[in-house]
Amino acid sequence: MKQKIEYDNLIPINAYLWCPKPYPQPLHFHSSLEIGYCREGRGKFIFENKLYEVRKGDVFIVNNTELHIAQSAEHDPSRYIFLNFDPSLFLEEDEKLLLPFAYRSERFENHIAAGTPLAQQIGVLIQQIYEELNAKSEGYLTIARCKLLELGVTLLRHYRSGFSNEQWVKMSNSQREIKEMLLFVKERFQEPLQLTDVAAHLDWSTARTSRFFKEHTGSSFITYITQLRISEAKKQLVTNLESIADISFSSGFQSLASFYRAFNSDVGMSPQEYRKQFGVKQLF
DNA sequence: ACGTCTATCTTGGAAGATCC
DNA sequence: GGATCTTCCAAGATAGACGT
Repeated sequence: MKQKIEYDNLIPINAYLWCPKPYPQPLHFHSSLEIGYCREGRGKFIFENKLYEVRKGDVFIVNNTELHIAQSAEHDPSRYIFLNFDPSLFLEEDEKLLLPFAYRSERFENHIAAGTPLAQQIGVLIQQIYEELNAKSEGYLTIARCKLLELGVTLLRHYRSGFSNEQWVKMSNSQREIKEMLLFVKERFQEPLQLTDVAAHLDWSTARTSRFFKEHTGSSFITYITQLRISEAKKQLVTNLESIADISFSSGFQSLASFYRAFNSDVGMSPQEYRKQFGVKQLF
């Protein structure tokens, strides 16, 4: 089951406390990356084909493709701080920060054991990000973003130590291709962009591009670009008074039928209702 | 890891209904 | 009466199975 993540902050990052249920729940995944820090209690962390016993101080890394769920022990419930954030936060800073989350790497690790210096370091950073995002003092988003990047670098340095220079160069190149692909899409989503255009840009076959896209973003090309277009349309609906048809086309949709279909299925209401609820007139 | 093939899914245009 | 929204369907795009 794919879970939809809404971010509570102006940058795409959430930090929240979570106490998993003491009985089995369905596995889920989401397009955000996730890091969970167990502050107390015991339990299990379940992935598709892996199961970890959890104790206080454990850290779990979850990428945007893997099905997972946490479960508490019956008489000693586990309590976590979870961070959810959009991969773009790392991608825009340094694409290599995403490597420790790359599932296809043979060194991908879900679990960082309690008591290790790495788990302790990450635990402190997660706690600080959580406190910043909750206190909302002046400049809290900047601090939260910086601490998240620090967390990313900490993971990256640990991860880097396990590779030869040759392996590392190869992986870094692959990461650069992902960045190039996503930036190409981000710059052109308001045009009638198709998968074949991205493939032509990279000089790849469409099948290869399609696979690569899904593998690295967790979404298909069409889902990814539709999300960008809907976000753009939402932004325009609440900030200007252009007709819905104009907004649809300037967001990158090629027909009104596609726009209404996509908007309704993603947002759960019509564009007009959305504008009524969150639009400019409501703000003044 | 990558290309080819193809079943399935999605889109865009048209027509029409509904809303304001 | 214009703007918004839905439905239908042919055409085109995409994802995944399969082969190398």
